Amino acid sequence: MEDLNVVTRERIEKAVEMESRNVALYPNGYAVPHRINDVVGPAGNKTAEELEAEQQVYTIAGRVLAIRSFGKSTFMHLSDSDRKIQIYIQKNQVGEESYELAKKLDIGDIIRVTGRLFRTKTNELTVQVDEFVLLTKNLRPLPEKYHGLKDIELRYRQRYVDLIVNEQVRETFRKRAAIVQSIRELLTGRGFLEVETPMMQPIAGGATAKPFKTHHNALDMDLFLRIAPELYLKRLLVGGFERVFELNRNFRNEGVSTQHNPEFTMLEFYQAYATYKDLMDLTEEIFAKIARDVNEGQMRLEYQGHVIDLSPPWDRFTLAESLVKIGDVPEGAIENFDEAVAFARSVGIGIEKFEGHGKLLTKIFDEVVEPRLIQPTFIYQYPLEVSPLSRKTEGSPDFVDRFELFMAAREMANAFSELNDPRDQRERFNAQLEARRAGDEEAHQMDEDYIRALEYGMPPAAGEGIGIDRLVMLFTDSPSIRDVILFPHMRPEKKTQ
RNA sequence: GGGCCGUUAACUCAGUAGGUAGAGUAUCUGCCUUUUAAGCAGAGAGUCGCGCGUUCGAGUCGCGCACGGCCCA
Repeated sequence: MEDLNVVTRERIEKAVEMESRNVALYPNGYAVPHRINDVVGPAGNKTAEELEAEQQVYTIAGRVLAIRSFGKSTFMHLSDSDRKIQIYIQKNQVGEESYELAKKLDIGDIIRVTGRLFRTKTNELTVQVDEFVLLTKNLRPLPEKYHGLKDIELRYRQRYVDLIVNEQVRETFRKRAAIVQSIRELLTGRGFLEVETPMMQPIAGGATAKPFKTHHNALDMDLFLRIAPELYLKRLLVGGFERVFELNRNFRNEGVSTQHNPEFTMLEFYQAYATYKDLMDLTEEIFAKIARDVNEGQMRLEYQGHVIDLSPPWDRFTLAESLVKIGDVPEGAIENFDEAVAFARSVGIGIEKFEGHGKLLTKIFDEVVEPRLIQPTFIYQYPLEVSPLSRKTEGSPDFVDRFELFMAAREMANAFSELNDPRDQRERFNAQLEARRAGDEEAHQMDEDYIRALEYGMPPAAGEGIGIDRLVMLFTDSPSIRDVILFPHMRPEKKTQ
């Protein structure tokens, strides 16, 4: 109504006129027995003569993406979710009345056609249409056929249009689905049980992040959208499920960037009687399986100009080793807080009052090591201070049995041997409360029920989280997380369309 | 939150020292029965993101705002 676009107005007028001639614009119930794949697959290599001899009749449906019209015949390209095919409508084949309707078809209409296959002069496989029916009338013009839809804002806001015209985008999201399926296959094949735990939680725990807050009216209570499922999954270990995983959304109330969306998809899995070292091996296997399933079996992939080789085994460094060897941090800074502060200042890192030596080391790592980790690399033995849920490293009371996986200069996974001593866990929570009082808004909160669960006994276990969006970015060579999220978060348009 | 950049027809983009807006695609009309960025001839289509200011005059200059992108925190 408010749309002044001439083309849209003309299409609406045309649609009304078609209706007045008893052409249904949005009919229902027309069966479509064949996919375009069913047509192209078997006919792939057949010659014009063989097709002529067969006279096989197909009925397919799809969206009209291109029209090349002559006086008494018309070529179109028809596209369904898999692929496209050329169709050819001739006046003396479909009849005069039908051909008049064919001339009124627009790019963007969805039609069903029935016909036989032939090859054109240029040998293109084409459906010779015997009859066709309009299934859905298009009222808004599609973007230009040559340049497509480029405007990033429009592509995200109107992803449906992006998907219609940009084949590459469809491919990205097919790959995303294949990656998720690949992970499910591997984990369920190894006895992991897929579970669903609360997305709305009274205490947002299991990670270091600011949560979204919401309110339940009937119960009159505030709730938080989860920042991680971790503490619930570990309650399930207590309950006796020894291998569990969850593949679902987390929500973090932080800035958006090419690597952060307020809601994002996380895989978390927990395995009883395993350690974080076991999970390093499992992580390599997960990536290898994904590569087999979605990367044509290749262990090498190209991401934003870098060739990344996923072939195991991957490099493994302790955090301290990586700081010294890769980040050129003086060894003294590892042992001595003051030297660490001095080094941090020299590279422009600020430090908050509530941050200790361990936290500072991870900030230095983020600054000087992470950008250099292009090839898959495990960094392990993290400071206790930044790991309130991890088991302490035996013999090193300030460190924990935890690793993060990096590649393409970003964090891809985070895993640790789980802290299952309820007494230690309570102390860790108390230390976090201390940090919170000192001003750390992201410090973990006390979760009494979680400690109670640990008191019933959680088997020794290891758990890991893998960010699915970043994983998909890697395998689809996408520069922005919004390229792998169908409907990324946007501010509202000022005028509603 | 800060810095830089962008916003012109439905789409992709031009716009020259500030002088009343253009192309291609798409659309409409005519011709055309093997085209494929079909072709030929003609036509219509724009609050130049929004507002205020400078100016005789603003798509163009200044300020503010909105939305988006990239970088930084």
